[in-house]
Amino acid sequence: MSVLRESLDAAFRTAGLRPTAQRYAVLEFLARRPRHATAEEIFHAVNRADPRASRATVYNSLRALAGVGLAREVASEGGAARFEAGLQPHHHFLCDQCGSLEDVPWFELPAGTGAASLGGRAIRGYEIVFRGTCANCEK
Amino acid sequence: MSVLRESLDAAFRTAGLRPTAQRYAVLEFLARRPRHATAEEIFHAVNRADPRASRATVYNSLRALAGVGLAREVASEGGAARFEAGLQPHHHFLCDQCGSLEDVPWFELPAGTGAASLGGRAIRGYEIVFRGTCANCEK
DNA sequence: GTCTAACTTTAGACATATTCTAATTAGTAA
DNA sequence: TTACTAATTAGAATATGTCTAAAGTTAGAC
Ligand SMILES: [Mn+2]
Ligand SMILES: [Mn+2]
Ligand SMILES: [Zn+2]
Ligand SMILES: [Zn+2]
Repeated sequence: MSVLRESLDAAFRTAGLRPTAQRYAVLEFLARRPRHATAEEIFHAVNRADPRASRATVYNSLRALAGVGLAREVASEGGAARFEAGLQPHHHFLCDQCGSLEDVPWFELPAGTGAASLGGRAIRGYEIVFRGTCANCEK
Repeated sequence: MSVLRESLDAAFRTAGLRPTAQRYAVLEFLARRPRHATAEEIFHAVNRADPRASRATVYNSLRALAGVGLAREVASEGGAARFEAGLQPHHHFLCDQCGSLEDVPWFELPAGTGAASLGGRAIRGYEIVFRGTCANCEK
């Protein structure tokens, strides 16, 4: 059993999720691959090799993984939902021209920023979405 | 002709968009309701009274309005796309429990925040998405 | 006002994305 | 192993969004 699989297994047990072959395959794909995959891309990727996973199971697995913080859906505009392994927090950049969705390294909001605007809510996290022209389109 | 309609008309002309009854209806609905409406909600709302607008026209109008900055699609997770009048900038809050999407008053990132992370891109704007438990679910 | 060209709307077909269902399979603990 | 429950499956059903070709509307020239 691979090192990755053992660590995923531990993550599943910690999270109280039954470790199934399909969940392994989905999470492993997200953990290994470039980010922001659609459910359809994941479906095809995990079915290149056994075991197979149905479309419904890809969606179910993504929801289960997201529920325990092992994956997350990325807020985006239009088209299919996109997912990534929920490893390190980071921000996002959305190109107006080509629509690409890129990661931006994490940085904290300075302490207290905007605190006055958030009364009554329990904030568990945040993310900044930048918009503009990506380096490629800028050339 | 109402004051609102005149100001929308001026906005259309400035933007170089032909003012049509359907675009008026869509933008007026968004401007009057402080919500994050789906295309389906807008479709029903503008068809309560004449003139009617087809589904395709609701989508076309939203795209046209968004293209000139009079409306915008809100980045969100799952389900149908949501739109709002593109008036003042603001941030958003997403409740983990009930899924509600709320406005958060605008505040600027302190100058230079994260600048080092964004090299090569032309930033035209940004938005912060907070997550957690809303005031209602918190009780 | 009349004309024309370009733009817009329409209904519904089409395409894509996601959820649901009922039967089957697989994980867990005793 | 056995019993119990959770998870998976294929495909149907639903939800969301785009496209098409014909008909209607707008803007600007005359
Ligand atoms: Mn990302
Ligand atoms: Mn908003
Ligand atoms: Zn780009
Ligand atoms: Zn809530």
